[in-house]
Amino acid sequence: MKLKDLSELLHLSQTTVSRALNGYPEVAEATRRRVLAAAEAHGYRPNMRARSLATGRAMAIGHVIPVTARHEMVNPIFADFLAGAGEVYSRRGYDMLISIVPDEDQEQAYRELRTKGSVDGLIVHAPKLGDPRVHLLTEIGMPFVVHGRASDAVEPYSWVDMNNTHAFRRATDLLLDLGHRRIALVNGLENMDFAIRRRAGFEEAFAARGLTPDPALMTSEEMTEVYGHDTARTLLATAAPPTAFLVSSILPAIGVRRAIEEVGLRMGRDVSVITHDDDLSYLKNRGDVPVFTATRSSVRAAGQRAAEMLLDLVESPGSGPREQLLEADLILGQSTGPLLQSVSR
Amino acid sequence: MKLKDLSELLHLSQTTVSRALNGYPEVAEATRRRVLAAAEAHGYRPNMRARSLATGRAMAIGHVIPVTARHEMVNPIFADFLAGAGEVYSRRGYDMLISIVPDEDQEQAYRELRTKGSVDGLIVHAPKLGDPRVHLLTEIGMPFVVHGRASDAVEPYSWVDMNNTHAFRRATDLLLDLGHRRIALVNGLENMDFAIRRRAGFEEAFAARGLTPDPALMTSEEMTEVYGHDTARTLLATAAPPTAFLVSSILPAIGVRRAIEEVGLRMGRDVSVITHDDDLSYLKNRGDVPVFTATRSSVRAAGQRAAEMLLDLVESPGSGPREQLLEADLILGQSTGPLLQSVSR
DNA sequence: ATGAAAGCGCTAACAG
DNA sequence: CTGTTAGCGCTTTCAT
Repeated sequence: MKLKDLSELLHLSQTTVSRALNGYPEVAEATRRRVLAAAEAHGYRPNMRARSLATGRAMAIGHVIPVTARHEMVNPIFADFLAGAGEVYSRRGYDMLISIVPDEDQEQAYRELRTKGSVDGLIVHAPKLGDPRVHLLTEIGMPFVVHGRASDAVEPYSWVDMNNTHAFRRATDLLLDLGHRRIALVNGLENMDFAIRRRAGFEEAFAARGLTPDPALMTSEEMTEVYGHDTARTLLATAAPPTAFLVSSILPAIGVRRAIEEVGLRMGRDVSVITHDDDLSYLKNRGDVPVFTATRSSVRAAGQRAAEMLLDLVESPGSGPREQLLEADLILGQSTGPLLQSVSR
Repeated sequence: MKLKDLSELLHLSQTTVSRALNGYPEVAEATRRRVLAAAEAHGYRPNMRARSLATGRAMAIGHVIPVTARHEMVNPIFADFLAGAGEVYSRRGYDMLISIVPDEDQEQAYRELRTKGSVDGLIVHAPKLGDPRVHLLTEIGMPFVVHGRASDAVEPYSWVDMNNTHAFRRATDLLLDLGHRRIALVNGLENMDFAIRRRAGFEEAFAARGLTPDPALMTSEEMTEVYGHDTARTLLATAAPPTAFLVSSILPAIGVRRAIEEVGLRMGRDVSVITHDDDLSYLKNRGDVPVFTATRSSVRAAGQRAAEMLLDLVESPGSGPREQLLEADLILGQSTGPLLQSVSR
């Protein structure tokens, strides 16, 4: 069922039917009702690529997900962000296009999306120090919103970010309050913007008490399970092992916990682990086990906000860049169980 | 830079330029070289929407990801599958379209994708018992490959699946070999095809030794962290708690481990946990810690295979349905550390 | 308030 | 081998 069929059926021109369907004001109400009814009855759906060709708008937003050559893995956090964004897109009639691209082919991928006309805008994931993408996209005039911040970009740009510094400041404060001093920071790669901010929060908490974290306990790698595992094994085998781990994401946290189990330490009693990007919201109203987390649902909310911001940008190209800093949904507290043990030194 | 510009520049017709670019044989080699050079020089990219409209092919594959209304969460395993599939798509020039859809709106979503002409084919995720999608898609003539199996479908269809029964048979055997008898199965919802097969493998292992698993220890829910946590808390508080947990996926496994920590049991010594859909491949060549896992990279491979199968289907519509059963990359064995403890009863 | 006609950028018969 | 001519299904001037 295409427009032509529908118009012939109704003894109207394609023009009128199109106008009726798209809510143009110059159509008689009676006509509109007839058209809408017929469209509904025959299950008419406009062909998106024809419409796109005619209007010049793709009605699609692109997400370029970098996958690192070394690990061929995707951070599961992306899934939450995409879920949030996807919800907004479908509500507003947009499609979501995902390109899984090897890290080194990124620039190429962006240029292609532009000229192929497949998308109206882009979400930029995982900004790095010296990231060329903000400049590139500004140059080719593609609307975009950065998930995170590209701190050293020269031109203004739109972004949505979690307050990573604050979250890690608070998490570290929690551990320091419990008496921990040898705290391991298992962080992401420090050419990534978020990792730099997380470390800043960590150091800030120490500095506020006139302390300095041991550099040997601050590690930085791609956030895989193996990284968490090997880091924890190594650190726990040293003469002065950490009494607590602050882990940047859920995958390395699994590895850290596994390592602790392997060496026979008791979780919580001998060593404590708290994790960002986990989701413990279910523990919130239990009373017995308040712990630390920045929930994965926060990431979902960020996806929603970023998508809304981008669609606004796409639909009203005049507006300047916008920024939004979101506080993670943190749950902080002392466990009555052995999950977070205080330490006396 | 569009085709017309390019053709005028070269004093050729659009047709010839188009043919040269698309590798049609009837173009003179010299002409082709000229065209290719000019296209390269001016950074010409065909507009995909125009091409699609002309050819009737979208050059895009759709993935409909169900998100359950109750938990608003996306199984992180999807990320791995999508990464595998996405790699194949980009290699073969296809885009990947993701629709995040509330469970109940699925049928609608599929019909829309069809009539909107946004995709050439679909991957069907998370098939259930009595799943209407196989029938629906067959009826509307949309090529598709099921990730998993829709066991009770009447018409033939293409699928790629992991051998879930076998994986769980082997995992259960491992635990039974270690002397465990009270093994908790923390499984997915049993209206999901994969969960049914996993349970079958579990029961098969018991049956092969003339044993019967305790029904009270077999649980079935949506695979969230909270589910794993609460289930483990409940089971561990009973008069006859399990000595081991066999967990269907990584999220509930985190919850199970957390619960074990909370009640003060020692992981591996008091109770053992093994997890499907985790990725311990990094432990494979360590010698010291052979354990159990079905790696997440297996899921990635499944994504690749499904994508390849679907593209073949799309590009040669004649061929009948194909099927592929993949063995998970299992790592099984007794830990020398306390990860998997044997039990004497 | 409605319609005719001209594209959007590309591919695909059909000629030559 | 190359060019001419129609479309693909929809939107959008411009008339009426």
